[in-house]
Amino acid sequence: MSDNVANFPQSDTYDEAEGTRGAESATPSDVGGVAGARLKSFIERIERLEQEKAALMEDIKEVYAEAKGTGFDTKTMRKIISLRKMDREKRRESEELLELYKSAIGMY
Amino acid sequence: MSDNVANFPQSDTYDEAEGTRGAESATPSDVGGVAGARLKSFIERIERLEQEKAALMEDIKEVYAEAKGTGFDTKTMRKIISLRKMDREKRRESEELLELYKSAIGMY
Amino acid sequence: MSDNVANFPQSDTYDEAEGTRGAESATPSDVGGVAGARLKSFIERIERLEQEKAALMEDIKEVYAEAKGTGFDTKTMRKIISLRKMDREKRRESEELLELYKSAIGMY
Amino acid sequence: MSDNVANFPQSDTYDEAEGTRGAESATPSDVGGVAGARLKSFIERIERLEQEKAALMEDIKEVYAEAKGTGFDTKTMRKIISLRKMDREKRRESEELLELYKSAIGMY
DNA sequence: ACCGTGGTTAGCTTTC
DNA sequence: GAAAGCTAACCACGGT
Repeated sequence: MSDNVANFPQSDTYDEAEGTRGAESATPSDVGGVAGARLKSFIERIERLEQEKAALMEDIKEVYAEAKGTGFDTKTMRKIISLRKMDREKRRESEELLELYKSAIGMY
Repeated sequence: MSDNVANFPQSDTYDEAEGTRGAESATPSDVGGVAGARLKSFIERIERLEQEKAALMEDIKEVYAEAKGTGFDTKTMRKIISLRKMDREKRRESEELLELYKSAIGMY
Repeated sequence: MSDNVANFPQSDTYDEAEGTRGAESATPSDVGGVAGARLKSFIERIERLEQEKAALMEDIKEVYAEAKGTGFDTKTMRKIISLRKMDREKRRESEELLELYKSAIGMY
Repeated sequence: MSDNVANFPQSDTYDEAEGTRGAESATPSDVGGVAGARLKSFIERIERLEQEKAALMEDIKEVYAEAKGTGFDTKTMRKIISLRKMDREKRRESEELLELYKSAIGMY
């Protein structure tokens, strides 16, 4: 952050009492007042999503394991998946290029 | 596998003809007979999961963006999240170490 | 570089003879003229450093082996070392976070 | 470790009293008596070596940076280095194979 | 002797 | 354009 003074924003509508906050053990939700609450909320949302992501990665590992148990070589599989992904991306990029061309010649 | 024999397991009951392969567009579902079908299935499961993962990553980015729009500094947020994660990991690892010690001294 | 033009820079002052190059077995040091020589030099520096790194890794392995020979459990050792490293990192990150906070509230 | 009771070895010459254990601040150098001291020593040796390794990695990064500053594309460089490494390994493996052949036919 | 696991590293993406 | 965080491939070790 070069000069950003705003990484802990003052709530603009900061006129409410912050009284009724309960225990909340270890999260400093009032150091910044309502902003602290918002921050906490954002962080928890992210952590929740990252948990889900981790679970998904776990699932993927399990599929690989199962495939391996069936006799497939995971390294080969990874290579295939990677290649397919490249195909898709390449196709996508080609399509974007096509769109560009079309718009360039007025074909909307 | 010494040198990648069997990374494409032959179905043991491999007596069908694979003759009718025509277009072969992108999914070689019969080159290896039934094994090919299984492989395809595995790969599609993985690709599906990776799609979900990508969506989740997108969501995370959006939350960061929203937070940023609210005035928070994402760098700070990331650092906080990273620290919280480290806390969790450290706790977990410490427990594992303790287990290790216990087993080492015969405390089952 | 948008699409890798110039990943093999022409020396701008390209007027010297490249004559006196000796044997140099397999490194094409004149395909790009003097640039080739520079590239070769960079690459060899890196390879040298990587050699040293590999040697160090070897040393580490040996220490583990010696410790194991003395009766210590390497898994435990690794965990301890990992925890200590986490400690250091956490401390460092906490300090960075503090800095971030300070700059946020204008405490230069 | 299944049944390894020896991950914290008793020093063979374990006849000293460990009585004076006092502070034990952060380095438990006497919880296991002399073994603790040995363990600490091993760990510090490893940490030292890892420090050196990290420094070396830093150096490598710097060389890449310098090369980049000179106009080279680091991605290309990495590829070259990787290829050269593969060459070396391949050659080494070929030589091992040759050794094998030689020993097989009694050419010691 | 092999497999599985965890750690490591390099490359990519995104940020500033 | 540089720096950092993230991700995914790689490798080596320990366990079975």
